[in-house]
Amino acid sequence: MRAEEKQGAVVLYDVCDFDLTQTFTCGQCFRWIPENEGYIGIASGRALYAEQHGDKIILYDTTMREYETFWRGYFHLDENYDAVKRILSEDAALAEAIAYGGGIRILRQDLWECMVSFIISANNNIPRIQKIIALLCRNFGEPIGYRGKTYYTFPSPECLCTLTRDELSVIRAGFRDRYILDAAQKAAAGDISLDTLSDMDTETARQQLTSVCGIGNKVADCILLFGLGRYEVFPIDVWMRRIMENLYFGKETAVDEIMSFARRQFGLLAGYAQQYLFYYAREKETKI
DNA sequence: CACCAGGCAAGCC
DNA sequence: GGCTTGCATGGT
Repeated sequence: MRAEEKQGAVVLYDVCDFDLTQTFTCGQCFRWIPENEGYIGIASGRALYAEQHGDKIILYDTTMREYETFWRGYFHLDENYDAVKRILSEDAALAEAIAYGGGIRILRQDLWECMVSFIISANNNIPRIQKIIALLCRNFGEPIGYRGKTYYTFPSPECLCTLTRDELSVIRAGFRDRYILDAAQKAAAGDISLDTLSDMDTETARQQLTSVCGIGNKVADCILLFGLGRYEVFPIDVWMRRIMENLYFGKETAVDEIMSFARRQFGLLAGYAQQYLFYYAREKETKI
């Protein structure tokens, strides 16, 4: 793959192992909206319109400099997904999952946005998670004019920590509102340090994360994988439990047992395996 | 009308 | 410690 700046955009040529639709709809992120031929999203306060035409991806309204310093990392383009997929495809079930979603890339998302997003995900469904996050940004984020429309940044801990549950109720998050406030207050006060979490080993970071009300082991795993780049982590939710029971166990199986199996089977690549399987499980469900 | 949704905390024993 | 229950809200 090569990148080239062209007429106010950065164009990626000979793209492989990268499909925009799969990457944006596989459930890891909640804020990329279909627009014309592509998607518009806000990541870390930057707006981007992206289109894919076969093995060419166009990132509009950006520069080579911004690509190198931000979007390249965001889309995890420094990782060799061909190698990841080759190793994981030794597992027959995973090979089939990869045949469905081989264009998924695990986005390196903003840690704070990731924390709040997965707090909201608890006992919830994906369309409503998206709605709640959109309302959160619309009500409390900063507006960004882009391509003739208004978009919103993700509100900071400092902003959210001043809100009351009543004020936050406009986002219709239900019982999760107090969890969001707890996370914002702990982040703003420095009880959890967003800056130093990335320097901690995974278990220490997990311990920090689960000290927030509303972050249990599963939500923490999602934050570790999507917000902190811990690709060995294997989040298990109801979808993952079902697909793992189907593909590997043939019967109801405890989460602990699935977890130790996944660690054994997928090792340091468990996070990638999780995303391929999660997408596969949801694709099969919705297409039958 | 039940039941479910990328779980979790709190309350039991 | 492990196990059970209630939880806001919106969609089938």
